[in-house]
Amino acid sequence: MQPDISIIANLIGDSTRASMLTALMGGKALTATELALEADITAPTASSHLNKLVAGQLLIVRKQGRHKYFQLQGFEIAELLESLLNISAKVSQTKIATGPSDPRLRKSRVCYDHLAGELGVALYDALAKNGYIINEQSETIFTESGRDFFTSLGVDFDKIKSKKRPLCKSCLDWSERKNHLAGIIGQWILTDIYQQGFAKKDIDSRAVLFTDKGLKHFNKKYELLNTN
Amino acid sequence: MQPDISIIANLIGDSTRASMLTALMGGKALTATELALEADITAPTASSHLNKLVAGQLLIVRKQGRHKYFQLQGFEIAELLESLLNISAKVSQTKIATGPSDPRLRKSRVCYDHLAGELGVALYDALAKNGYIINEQSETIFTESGRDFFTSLGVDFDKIKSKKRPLCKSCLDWSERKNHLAGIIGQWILTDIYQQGFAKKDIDSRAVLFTDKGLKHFNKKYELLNTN
DNA sequence: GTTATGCTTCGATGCTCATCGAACTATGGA
DNA sequence: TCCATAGTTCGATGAGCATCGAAGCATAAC
Repeated sequence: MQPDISIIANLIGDSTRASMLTALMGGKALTATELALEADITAPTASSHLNKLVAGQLLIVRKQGRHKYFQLQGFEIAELLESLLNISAKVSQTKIATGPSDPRLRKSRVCYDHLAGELGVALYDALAKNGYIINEQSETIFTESGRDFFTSLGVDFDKIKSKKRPLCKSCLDWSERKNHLAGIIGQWILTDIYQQGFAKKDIDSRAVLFTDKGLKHFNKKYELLNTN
Repeated sequence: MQPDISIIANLIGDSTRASMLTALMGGKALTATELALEADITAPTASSHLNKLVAGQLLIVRKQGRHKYFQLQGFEIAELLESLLNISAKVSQTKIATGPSDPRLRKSRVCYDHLAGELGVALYDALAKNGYIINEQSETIFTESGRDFFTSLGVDFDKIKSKKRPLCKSCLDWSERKNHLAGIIGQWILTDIYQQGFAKKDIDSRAVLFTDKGLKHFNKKYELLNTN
């Protein structure tokens, strides 16, 4: 027998649960009440939904004191949601103008565990321009010089090698309709951005708030040409 | 605003519609009655579901005489369904033994527009062994010698180049849990298999029925080593 | 201890939607 | 022309499920 895709699709197919999942695309673990607020429902309803999502292995949960932190089960789920976001954006594109209304979201936001938005696209283009990655028809390839470049930044490729996740993956951006960088390297860059203090996480949105100074450093580090 | 993923997910989330969509993963266009039989429902119910799927842009429809032929809207939808199949297989894997019960499906079947199953996996491995493709952590890269090889088989890369779809893409197989080859080249190979008469489409399943002679030719053409 | 907060369980309510039978339209063949 | 087949429309039925209030449990703060 074929696997039954309707079970998982049905879990995502409820608008309340969908908004919870989309909120968790920010990559941060959120508590039950936060998710209830996000989805605009009461606590009992949220509890019921979250139970189903955990049972369906879309979320994992971590108990901490009297709080329960929920997050996406892994990058496969995040990728699934991403492709759903893209297809949904394409479908509804006839009606609504493209992109998020919040200008901060448009500029730079988190896409599960990597950088998206205008800045994410600019980063991707810069890496491609410098020959670190090659964009082969929506497939993204990592070059030797890219390997050298990221090694010089401190990436340990031997450590990474064992993981199942792709090193480097293009991820189509539903606001920009251009590629940005996902995969392990994409994740590494975002982590680095926070560690270096280039930007801070916004408390209740997916926005990535760069400081002026941090943005300059970021542009220099990844050799972005047109600074803005 | 974010795109609402619940609409599309909800369309897939009904078990009846899901079985229709999975049936259409065979790549063939099917009529309304065929799909009704597949999903084990009456004609009116099928009509209602198919309308919704077309309205949601998951399917496209072509009218031919008194028949209506339905097929998946495009490869993006097929890829979405594929990742749903894989995640679903992983989730239910704890309970059920892996893979399809029909041994013919297990051997070689269609996955939208390319070859899957044991033979699909063997093909992928052979191409990798001969250096035509490189499997870089679940990312698949096309090499120069692979380009030469497929050019010698008659693939016109200049023609292909314009298309948005990736040339070459690994697609995780829910029955084998190994990679097989998707993308434009994957599609080309399957088309070639039929055109050369190596195999025939099964009427009412996703099985690809190789003739003995066709299988030998296939093995030789793509340099599969262990013939079986 | 007492009070506040986070989350869950239970039961009741109400809405959405899949389903089918019956009647209808459209196309093709005899 | 008449019949068979493919698909649709309509209305009725019924089941599943999201939702919430109220009450209950668990943890933390005081």
